[in-house]
Amino acid sequence: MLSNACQYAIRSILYLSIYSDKDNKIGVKKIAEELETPQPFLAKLLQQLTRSDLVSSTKGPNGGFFLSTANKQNAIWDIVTNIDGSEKFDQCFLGLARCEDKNPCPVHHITAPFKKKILADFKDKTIAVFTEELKNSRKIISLKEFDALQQN
Amino acid sequence: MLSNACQYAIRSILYLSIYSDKDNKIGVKKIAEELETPQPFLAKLLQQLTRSDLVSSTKGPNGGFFLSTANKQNAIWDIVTNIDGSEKFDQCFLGLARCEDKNPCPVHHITAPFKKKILADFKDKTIAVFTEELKNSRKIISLKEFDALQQN
DNA sequence: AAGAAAACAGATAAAAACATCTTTTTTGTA
DNA sequence: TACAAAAAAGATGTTTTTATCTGTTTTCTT
Repeated sequence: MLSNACQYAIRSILYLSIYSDKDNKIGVKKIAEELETPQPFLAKLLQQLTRSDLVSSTKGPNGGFFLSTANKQNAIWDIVTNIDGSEKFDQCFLGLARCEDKNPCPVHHITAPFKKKILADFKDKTIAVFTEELKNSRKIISLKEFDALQQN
Repeated sequence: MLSNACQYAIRSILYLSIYSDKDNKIGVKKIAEELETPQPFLAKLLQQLTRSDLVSSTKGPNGGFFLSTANKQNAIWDIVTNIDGSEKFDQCFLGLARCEDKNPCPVHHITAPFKKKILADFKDKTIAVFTEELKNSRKIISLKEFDALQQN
């Protein structure tokens, strides 16, 4: 449903949303270690996200990646479309070209409500709001094997 | 979530479940046309499914593929594991190695109920039951662009 | 018995996804 | 100003998935 690349991207941005700001930039090396993702691959991804204004960065010593206030006004959906495009996510569970309420695939009635719900979450909430909710949930939320928020 | 191959396989077996039996075998050519899938690729798939006893076949003139009564006692899940393996389907939406109720990813609370529901459907119902429900649903159910059951 | 229809088997090819490597550019700091 | 740290850019490599092609075997029909 989501490519590896897109999963890495979402996790990176949530990570940056929690731990970075313009005064606390984080390098690829650190991010890749924390999220347990392949470093050079993630570097490429972050470059692309930066070009697309979904992430901010500065070069040189003490440089790194961070989310500006503007960056945090984007939605998860913006990441998805930037990396995977919009069609891929919306595809039918069984791969049918035309699968909708009136012409459903055999599992449409199961998948449709789910897709609606997660699309709403991804499209409507900004990264800022999304992250705030995670923090307020008081649950342990993980971006890798263990709790990423607890260290905060 | 499901590979192309697995989607083709599920659709083929549902198709065969509806239209075939030991006295009405269907050739790859026909199946591929009806489901609008690449023919040689589907042929390979059906071979594998046949080797795994998920589908039956006979060679020679008037030969083809069909579902025996025994074949119809399998579940959709058996197809999934045969083609994609069991891990792939069960993966975390964000790709985390360990994502569970106690250590959830940021969208676990949305994805978990969905996965539970569709896994239940896929594991518990036999192909026979699944197909029967489709027929009884009185809805238009599609295995390709248009209604596949209506022709019945 | 001959021929044809169909699945079966194995090899190969093409495309996409995933990942890495090397060099260049920018920029802060000693 | 020289150096080093970090991202940026471009080229390349690997693996997986998807797909096709060619020939073989089985089996029905005439």
